[in-house]
Amino acid sequence: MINKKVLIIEDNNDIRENVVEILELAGYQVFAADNGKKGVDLAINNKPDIILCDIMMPELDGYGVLYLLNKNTETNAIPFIFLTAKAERVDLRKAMEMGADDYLTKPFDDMELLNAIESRLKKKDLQENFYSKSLDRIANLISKNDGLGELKKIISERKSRQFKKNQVIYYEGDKGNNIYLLINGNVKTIKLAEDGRELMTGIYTNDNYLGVQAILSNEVYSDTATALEDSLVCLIPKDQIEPLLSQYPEISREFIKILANDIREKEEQLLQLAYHSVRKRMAEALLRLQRQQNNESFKISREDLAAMAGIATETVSRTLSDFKDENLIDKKGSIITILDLARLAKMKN
Amino acid sequence: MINKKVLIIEDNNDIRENVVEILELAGYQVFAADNGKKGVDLAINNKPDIILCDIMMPELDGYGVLYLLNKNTETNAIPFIFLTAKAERVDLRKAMEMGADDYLTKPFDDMELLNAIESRLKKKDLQENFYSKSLDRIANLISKNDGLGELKKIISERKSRQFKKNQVIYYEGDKGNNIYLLINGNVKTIKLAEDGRELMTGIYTNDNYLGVQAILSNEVYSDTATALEDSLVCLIPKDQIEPLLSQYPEISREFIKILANDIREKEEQLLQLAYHSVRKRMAEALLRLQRQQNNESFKISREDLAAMAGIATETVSRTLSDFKDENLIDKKGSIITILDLARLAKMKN
DNA sequence: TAAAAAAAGTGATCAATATCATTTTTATCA
DNA sequence: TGATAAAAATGATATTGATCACTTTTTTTA
Repeated sequence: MINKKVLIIEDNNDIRENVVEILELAGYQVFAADNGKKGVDLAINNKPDIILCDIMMPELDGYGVLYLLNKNTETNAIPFIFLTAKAERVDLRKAMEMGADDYLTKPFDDMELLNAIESRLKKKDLQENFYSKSLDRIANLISKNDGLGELKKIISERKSRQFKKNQVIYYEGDKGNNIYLLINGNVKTIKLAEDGRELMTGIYTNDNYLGVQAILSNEVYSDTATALEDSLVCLIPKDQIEPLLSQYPEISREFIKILANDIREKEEQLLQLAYHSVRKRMAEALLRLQRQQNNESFKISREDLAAMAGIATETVSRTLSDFKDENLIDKKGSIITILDLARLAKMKN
Repeated sequence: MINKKVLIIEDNNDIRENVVEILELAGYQVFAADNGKKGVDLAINNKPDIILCDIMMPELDGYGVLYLLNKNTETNAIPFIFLTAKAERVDLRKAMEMGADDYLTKPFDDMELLNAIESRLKKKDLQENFYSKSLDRIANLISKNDGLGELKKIISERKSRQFKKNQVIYYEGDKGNNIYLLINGNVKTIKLAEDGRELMTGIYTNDNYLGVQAILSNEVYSDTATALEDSLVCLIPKDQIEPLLSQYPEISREFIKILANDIREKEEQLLQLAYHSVRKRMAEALLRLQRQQNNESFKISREDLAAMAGIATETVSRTLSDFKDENLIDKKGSIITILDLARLAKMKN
C-alpha cells in the first residue's frame, strides 16, 4: 500500500516540526507549509489525502484556506482538520459548517493526532465505498441509451463530496459551476427576502439533481442550497455537461424534464402561497416532506417548516399543536409523524 | 382567382337552400350540410375558406361544431360565423369567446350575408399578411444556425390563428398538443384555486412561447392560457417539435433557456407572495406589466391585477388609489400609467 | 345617445396571522 | 450527569387585508 499523504499548515515552527516528525514516524508522507498561501499551493499541487490546518496564521488564515480549497473542484473532497487553540473555539462552529471535518484542540498529544487522522481517513474510505455502491442505483435510474451512458460514465468517475449539516452547497448569485447530484442525504434550496426571512423553494433527496437551471441557462444560481443533514453529493462540472448537451439529445431531454417538473411544482406552490390558509399550507408542507422522504416520520425544524410554508415559526408551532390535538400528526421534539395522511391531504382550511 | 369556398351548416332547408343560392350567384364555391356532424366532416375534408353555422341543430349543435373544429389543427384557423335566432343571443358571448369570429341574426338579408362573409375574408387576408410580415422579426430573433433554421421554416409554413379577447387558448389539464408562439397580442396564464380564485402565473407578449413546459415534458398543460386582447398566435404542433429536439441540440438549448428563465421568474414570484406586503406586491405587478409591455401605460382590469398579485380586487382598488395619491401612478378607468418607476421599484412596504 | 350592465371604488367590519414577550421543553457540551 | 444554550410552545396584542354591502364611474349595447 502506498503511504497516505498528509499536509500540515501551521505557522508555529515547534508545533509544525513536531507534527511532521510524529506523522513520518507513523508512516505517512508529509508535506508542511508555514502559512496559508503556501498551504493552498501545496494542496493543489500534491493532492494530499488529508489536511491539518491552524486557524490563526499570517498571510491567509485557516478559514481562508478552507474556503479556497472548497472552491476548487480538485481539492474540495479532501478531509480537512482544524488545529485550534482553546480561545478560538467560539467561531469553530462556522468553520464546521464551512465543511471542516474535525478539529483538534491544542495542545494535543501524539495519540490524539494519529487517531483523528486515521479515523477521518477511514470515514472517507467508507464514504467512497458507499458512493461506488450507490452508483449501481443511479445506473438503474439512468436508462441505457447512448448519451445517458456518457452521463453515467462521468458520474462514476467523479469523486463524491460530503457536505455537513447546515453546510452551504452553493449560494444564490454564485456563478454556476456544477450540477450537483445528491447521492445521499437531504438538501433544501432557499431564497432570502430583503428582511432576511427565507423561503424554501425546493427540497431534495437521493438521486435528485441540484443547480440544473443555473447551469443549463448559463446563469448564476437563483437560490442557496444548504444541506439539511450530512449529505453525500456528486459534483458534475459545467464543462463536462456542456459537450454532452450538444452531442446527445437524450441528455437534454432528461434535463428538460427536470426543469419542466420544477416549473409545475413551483406553480403549484405559488397557488398555495397565494390563496391557501396557513393550516392548508402546513398540511401541504408536511405531505411534501412525506413524499420527499418516502416516510411518515421525519425530522425537521420549525424554522425550516416556516420557510417551506412561508409563515412565522410561532404559527408553525401553533398549527402543529392543533394538528396533534386533531390526531393528524404526532410529534416528539423535532420528529414529526404523519398519522392521518388522507385527512391531511383533504384539509379544506 | 380561384373561387373561395364557403361551408354552410344549417338544418332548416329553406334557409340553407336560400343561402346556397345567394352565395353561388355571388361566385363562391358552396358546400352545405344539414347537421353538425356532416358539417364537421365537410370542413375537415374540403378546408373551406369560411364557415357559416347555425347554433340550434340536431345531432351536434353549433357550439359543438366550433369546439371540434377548434381542436383540429387543420381547421382551427378557418373563420367561423354563427347564424342565430334572436332568442339565442343570450349565450352568444360564450361562443364568441370560444373563437367565433362573427354572428348573423336571423332573418338576415342578402347584403348582410355577403358583407359579413366578405369583410371576414378580408380581415383574414390582412391577418395573414401581417403574419408573414411578422416572420421577419421572428427570423431575426431565431439566430441562423442549422437547427433553429428548421424551427423557423416550420413557423413560416404554419398558419396563424387569431384568438379573441378573453378566448381561452388552452386549458389546464388539456393534453399538450402545441407550443404557441405569440406573434402579436397579450396572453395570461392562470391557475385556478379550489375556491375559484385565480392566480396569474405568467403574462406573455410578442415573440413569447406558450405551453413549452407541457410539450417538452410530455405532460398536460399546467395552467390555462387566455388572451388578454385579440392576439395572433402561431401553433407549432408537438409532432413537429419532437423530431427537431432529437436532431438539433440548439433547439433543445433554446427551449431549455426558456424553461430556466421561467423557473427564475416563478421563484421570484414565490418570494414575493410569501413575504411581501400587498403594497409591494402591487408595485411588483405594475413593474412587471411595464417591463412586459415596454410602456409606462397599459390597460388592465382590477381583476387581472388581483390575480397577478394574489389579492382581492377591492384591495387592488384601494392600493391603486393610494398609489395615485402618492403620485406614483396615474389612472383613468382601466388605463394605468406609471409616473415614478424608481420610487415604485424601491417601495419598502 | 340613453339605458343597462359591468367594473371600479369606498366604508365598515371581522378574521387570520404576525409580532412581541415569556415560559417550557429539548438538545448540546463539558 | 448537570449546566447551559437553543428550540419550541404559548399567551396577549396589533395589524393586515379579506369580505360584505353599497355607491359611483365606466363601458357596452341597442
